[in-house]
Amino acid sequence: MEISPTGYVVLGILNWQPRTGYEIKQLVDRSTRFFWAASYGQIYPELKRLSDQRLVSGKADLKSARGRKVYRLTPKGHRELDRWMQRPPETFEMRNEGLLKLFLATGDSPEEIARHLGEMGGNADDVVARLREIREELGAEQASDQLCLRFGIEMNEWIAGWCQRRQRELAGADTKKRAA
Amino acid sequence: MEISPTGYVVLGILNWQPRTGYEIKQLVDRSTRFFWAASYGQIYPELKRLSDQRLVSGKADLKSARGRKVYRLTPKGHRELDRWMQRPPETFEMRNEGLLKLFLATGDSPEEIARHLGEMGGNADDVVARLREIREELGAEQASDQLCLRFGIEMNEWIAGWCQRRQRELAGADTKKRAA
DNA sequence: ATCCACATGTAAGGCGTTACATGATTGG
DNA sequence: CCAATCATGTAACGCCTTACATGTGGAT
Repeated sequence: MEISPTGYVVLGILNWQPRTGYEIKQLVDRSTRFFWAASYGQIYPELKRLSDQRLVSGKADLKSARGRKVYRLTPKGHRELDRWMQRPPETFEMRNEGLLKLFLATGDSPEEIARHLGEMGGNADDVVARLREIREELGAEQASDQLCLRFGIEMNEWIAGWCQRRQRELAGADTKKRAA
Repeated sequence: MEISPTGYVVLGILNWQPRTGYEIKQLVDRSTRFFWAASYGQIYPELKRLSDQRLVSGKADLKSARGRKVYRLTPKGHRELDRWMQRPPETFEMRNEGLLKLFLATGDSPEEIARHLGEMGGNADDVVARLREIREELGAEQASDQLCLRFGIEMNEWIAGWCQRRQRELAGADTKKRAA
C-alpha cells in the first residue's frame, strides 16, 4: 500500500483535472521537472499501481482510436493526497556536479577554482534561460500563479551571482598577491 | 571501465591523502553530503571496483588488528580524476518535496500556500543550522577554505529568506482583499 | 562488564533512466 | 506520402539506501 514519491506527483496533477499519462509527462516537463523529474518509464507503471490501489481510475477514451486512457482521481485518491499534503516535507536533496568539482578542487590554483565557479554559474544561467522561456510561453495571467517557476528562476539567478562574486574575490586576491 | 559518479567522489577525496572507507564516509558526511551523499553500501563496493580497475590501491594496515584497509590513488587513478575534473559538470539535480507541495497547492487558499512556504523555509533554516555547526567544528583557518560550505549556508539562507518574503506578500494581499 | 566508536562488508529492494517496441493521427 | 507528434507500454540496467552480519579496541 506504499506510494512512491513520484506517485504523489501523479496524484497531485490529477487533482486539478483528468489527464492521460502522456499529458502528465508533458506537464511535469514544464513544471516540476526542475525539482521533481519523472519519465515515462515511471509514469505509466505508476498509473497502473495507483489504479490497482483504487486511488485513480482510468477510462479508455472511446472517441480516440489511439488508445488514450484518461485517468482521474478517485475519492480515496483525493483523501490520500490530502493526508500527504498535510505531512511536513521530508526529502530535500541536491546533486550538483559543479559544486562537487569545486569542492574536490580545494587546494588547487585560484585559476582552477575560478574555472569551476564559471562552469557552475554558467549552468545556473542556462537553467534560468530555459525557465524564462517556459514562463513566456505560459502568458502573463497564468505566470503570476507560478510561484515555483519564480523560485527556480530567482534561485538560479542567485547561484549565478554567487559564483560571479566568488570569482571576482579570487581575482582580487590574486592581483594583490602578485603585486606583493 | 565506467566509473559511477560516486566513484569520482572517492577518487577526489583520496587525491588529498590516503584513507580507509570508513574515513571517506566520515569526510563525506561533513562535506559533500549536502550536494553529493554517499553511504557505506556504496563506498565499500566502489573501492573494490576502483581497485579492480587499478585506479586506487588498498593496503591492509598491519599495525591494526581491526582489519583497516588504507586506500591511495594510483597514477592511473590520478589521470582519470584529472580528466573528469576538466570535463564540464553534467548533473545538476534537485529533489525538494517542499517545493513540490507548494506547486501542487496551486489554487489552494493563501493560508495553505503560506503553510507550505513556512515548512520549506523551516527546512532551509535547519540545514543552515547544521552547516554552521560543521563550520564551527572546523576552526577558522580551515573554514576560510571551505567555499562549498559557505555556498550551502548562503544558499539555504537565501531560500529561507525567499520563503519569508513570499509569505509576507501573501499576508499583505490577503489583508487588502479582506479590507476591500 | 558494557557501551560506544571503529571498521568492513553483503543482500534486498526501491527508485529512476534509457532504450526499445509498437502503432495511430495530423499537417504539410 | 512522410515527418512529427500523439500515445502506451516494457526490459534492462544503474544507482543508491537500509538493514543486516560480524568483529575489534578503548573508555568507564
